[in-house]
Amino acid sequence: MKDRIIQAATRLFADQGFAATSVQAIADAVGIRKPSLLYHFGSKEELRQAVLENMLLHWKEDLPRVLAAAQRGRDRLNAVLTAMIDFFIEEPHRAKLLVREMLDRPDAMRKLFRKHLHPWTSLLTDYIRMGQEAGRVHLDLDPESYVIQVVTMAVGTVATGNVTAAMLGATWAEPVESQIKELVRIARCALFTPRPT
Amino acid sequence: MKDRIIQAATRLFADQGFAATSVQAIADAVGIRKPSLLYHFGSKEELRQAVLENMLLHWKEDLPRVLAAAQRGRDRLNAVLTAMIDFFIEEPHRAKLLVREMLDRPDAMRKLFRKHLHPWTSLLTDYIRMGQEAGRVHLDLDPESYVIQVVTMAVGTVATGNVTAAMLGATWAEPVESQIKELVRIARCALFTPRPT
DNA sequence: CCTACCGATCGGTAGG
DNA sequence: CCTACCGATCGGTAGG
Repeated sequence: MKDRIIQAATRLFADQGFAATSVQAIADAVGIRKPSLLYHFGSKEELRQAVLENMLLHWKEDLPRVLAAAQRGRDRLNAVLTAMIDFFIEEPHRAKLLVREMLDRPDAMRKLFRKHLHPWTSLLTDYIRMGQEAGRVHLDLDPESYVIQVVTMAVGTVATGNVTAAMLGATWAEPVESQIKELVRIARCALFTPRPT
Repeated sequence: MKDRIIQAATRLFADQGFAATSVQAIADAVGIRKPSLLYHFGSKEELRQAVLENMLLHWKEDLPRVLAAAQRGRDRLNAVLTAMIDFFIEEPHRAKLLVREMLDRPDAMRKLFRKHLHPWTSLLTDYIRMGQEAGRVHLDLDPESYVIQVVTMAVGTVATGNVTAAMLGATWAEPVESQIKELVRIARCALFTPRPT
């Protein structure tokens, strides 16, 4: 039951935001009464915390798979990128929720990131630095900032992709694919030095 | 007075979100009573609309300046990019508010983008296509998606930059500058073909 | 997991 | 621009 509540809350928090979602609405979505929900979680804030921890849990489960995606040089980037994007695409609520939480509680999220994500991004930046020494990666690239920018692009594309697409005059909702293809091209192009011919 | 209300509301909507901001809180920030505020705007929703239109107004005023920033080839990108980023940096509320609105009301924002922004982005994509014909810009680049991705990076960096910085283990709040520098490098690197030596 | 109920706050109106 | 006030909904508790 706790799981069903968390899933319903995740969806509603992601779509409408925390403040705009009433405990009543979550209870309705689950099919129980409001006090029953509050028996499981005590307070709305406690539920928010549970939703967030649940997301981070999936994250820590999937991250190793993402980072171990490929083995060699240039292919590894493609694998890591597509795995990361797939992670958000298959459950777009995650990207929306993440962005909302970063806007609503920047301090709390900062601490959370430093604790749970820093170890993993370090792996990436170390790997990029190795590429720089080997001459495969641009020397004027700042590994930390590069990783942040690529993640920002990926999360932003999934969270607000359907909307930004309208800047180009698109009427429908799914030109996100071409955006992702271009995102991968940009990330690759900005990382690797031109291949020697 | 209407202006003061709009400014207070902009700040609060950006920081806390629309649903989490009470009309009372806005009235307090302005220094008037709640019914006085509602005399000027009629409803909270009406105020939201006014805040949004006010932002788009500044946008349309500044966009020409941004796009006319530079004249020649490779320098133009730098000028446009930094102008756009400065536009958000000098008033970070704008970036936050924009992202929040895209999450809260994707359909409304889609229409709004298509109406007000599409003409301007068309200028950029046309210019990029010219660069492709001249051989200065990568041929496998998709102009529309490229522009979206760069804007996504810029807005995302300003709106959530202080938070993402923590992914790298940063403790303080202002390594955003290095992120922007890297963003410009990425955008430039992914756009132009390597210079002939 | 439910029914019944609480004080506080919400957006908004009446009337001047 | 104010005071006074409205019904509805909010998150949460008592008690079983």
